[in-house]
Amino acid sequence: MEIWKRYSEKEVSHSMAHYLQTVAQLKAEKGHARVGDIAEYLGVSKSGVTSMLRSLEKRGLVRHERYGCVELTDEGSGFASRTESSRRVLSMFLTEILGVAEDVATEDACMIEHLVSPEVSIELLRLTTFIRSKHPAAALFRDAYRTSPRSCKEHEPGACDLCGATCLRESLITPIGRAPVRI
Amino acid sequence: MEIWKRYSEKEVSHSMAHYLQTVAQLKAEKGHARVGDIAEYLGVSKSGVTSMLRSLEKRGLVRHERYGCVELTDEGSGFASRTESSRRVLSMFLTEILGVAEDVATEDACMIEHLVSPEVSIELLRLTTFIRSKHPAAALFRDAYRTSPRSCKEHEPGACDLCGATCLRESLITPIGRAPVRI
DNA sequence: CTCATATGTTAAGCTACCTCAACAGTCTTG
DNA sequence: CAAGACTGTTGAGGTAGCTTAACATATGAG
Repeated sequence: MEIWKRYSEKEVSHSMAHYLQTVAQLKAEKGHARVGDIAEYLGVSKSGVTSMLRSLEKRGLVRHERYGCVELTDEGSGFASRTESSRRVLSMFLTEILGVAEDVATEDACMIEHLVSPEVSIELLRLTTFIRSKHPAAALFRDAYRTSPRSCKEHEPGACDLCGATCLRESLITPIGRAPVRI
Repeated sequence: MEIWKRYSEKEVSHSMAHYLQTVAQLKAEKGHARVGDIAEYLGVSKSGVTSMLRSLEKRGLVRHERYGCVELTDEGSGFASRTESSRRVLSMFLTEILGVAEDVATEDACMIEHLVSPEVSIELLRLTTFIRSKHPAAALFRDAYRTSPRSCKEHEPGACDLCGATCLRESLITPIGRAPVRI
């Protein structure tokens, strides 16, 4: 199977991940999660919630009886907390290490939280923790990195072997539909 | 609008991004992209390609006449190269900095390439380039990082402020549906 | 030039996830 | 304990992306 097709075969979809997180959140906040709460929290219609709950129940991720409260199964709660942790790690990395603006970081983390492998999240946590640590090499690194070059032109010769023929950075900052911006 | 809902409002979907990249790839490889080539490359049916091309044409990303070859518009080609660059940056970061296995890195990069903001890709490129550079602080960092703790238990006290009440790492490695593994 | 083969399109149908409108069950309150 | 107000479900309908099967166009070999 082509890799890109596995997208639709992920254990949980983007929507599902957010439903599960919402149930966990509501449960923690108010002790129970009801259809109306979920609908309001996510900004979808109650009927949308009802039908999503049917899918989640079929997959064994929640329990839900007609007109009753929603409960996460162990598996559902595992997904919820894994995605939640993944989001927190991503957010932290994006804002504190990469220095990306908070709103961008929040949005990106929300988009990809359910797609990154546990291995990647774990290593990202390790990297983030280490860079922020009091280890002398980390402190030195933070100082040096703060002033490291932002454009390819400033790279030391050879550093840009990442880029190959065309500068990656240029193609990344190219506004869609226009010629690459020279920097 | 709730952030999570912007998922379906991304300029290009996962599928679209891959169609655009495929057209660019085929064009570069054999000089032209035809429906059959695209179908074979992506492992989908030709009718699927025809209908996706209709969507892409409606969005102004490709040009396609009945029974003819497919061409990218400037906008389409911008998306193709931006996603491609994003993927390369992600792959590099995941394998060379995080040290994640190649197949995991490839799959993850493929899943999220179209979802990460340009800002994030650019900063990720900068970080990757710097860590790999000959800068003394980078060399020192690489050495120190190689032996940095892999589990929360080994963190220096206070380093785990990332985690809050529960260790993020533990919830990330928890096999779905079971109790957290103690490490 | 014609016909078989290769290539491409159409049509109908499926799943996922959403909407709105109508209906049904539950709860509160007089 | 019944009326009305909430809350939840059903049903029909929409978009995106796929599938298969049937049909249409194009091409090149004799």
